[in-house]
Amino acid sequence: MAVVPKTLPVVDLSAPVCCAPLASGAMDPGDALEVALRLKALADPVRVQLMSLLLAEAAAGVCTCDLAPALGLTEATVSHHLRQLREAGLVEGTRKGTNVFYRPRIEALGALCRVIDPACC
Amino acid sequence: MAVVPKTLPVVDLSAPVCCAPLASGAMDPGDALEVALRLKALADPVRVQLMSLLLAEAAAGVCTCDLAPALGLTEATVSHHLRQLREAGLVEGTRKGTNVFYRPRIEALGALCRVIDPACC
DNA sequence: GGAGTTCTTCGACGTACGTCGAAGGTGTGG
DNA sequence: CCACACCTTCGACGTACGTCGAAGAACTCC
Repeated sequence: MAVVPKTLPVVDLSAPVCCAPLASGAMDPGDALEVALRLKALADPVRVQLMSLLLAEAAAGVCTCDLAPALGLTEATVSHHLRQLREAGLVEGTRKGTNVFYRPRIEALGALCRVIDPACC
Repeated sequence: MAVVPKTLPVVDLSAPVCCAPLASGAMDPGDALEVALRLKALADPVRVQLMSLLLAEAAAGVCTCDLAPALGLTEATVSHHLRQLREAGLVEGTRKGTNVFYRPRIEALGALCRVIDPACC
């Protein structure tokens, strides 16, 4: 029997998370994975700062070249973090000429929050 | 010049997180670290399931030996995850005889949620 | 088309994480 | 004190992650 290396499953996270809140009883493993993957996308100091910067300019959007110096990191690193956030559905980027403007996806962040919140609902 | 290995700073997370919400503008790196560390504690499918199980029995508490079979993991692994949650202040355990009963710290979870929520406040 | 800017991808490096079996507490009851 | 149950710690294993420099893509303007 072939021994497959145990790697993380790939899951589509483009839509806001949608499942019963944590506090409403035992959560099934699939939902737990969905929640955990989105949390993991946010569970990094750089990405938390990124989200706060993007939320502050939610209307205009911010480009990589402005974010990199604000965080003291290379553009390659910032691009990597933005990708994590984008794949988790927490952020979206739109091209305008040579620039890509990133904006937070507020519904997605709100949905994640509602699942976690022990008071909400 | 000595090259110090770059390791993660150790931070006390026993009290519920307390800082301005993400959406209120650029967050400073220290606060971002505090938030990220707490999120990281929750950013694992097993720990999300653990929290949901504990929230379902918040009054009574649940012991490691009941959690391990419910998750299909060894007690060593569950103990490890509970430790992560405890160090993040999201859970607390009290000994009763040979058992340790774990309970969620609802205020801590709520505080984390309020920092993340783009709608809250 | 060519030079220049912005952004992403690739490869490599060190560190951190999840899991287990085995060993080490901690407490209960004969 | 000894046997037993529960829980945690330790050591080891493979995988995942954050960071960078360098190379590649996408686009603009001359």
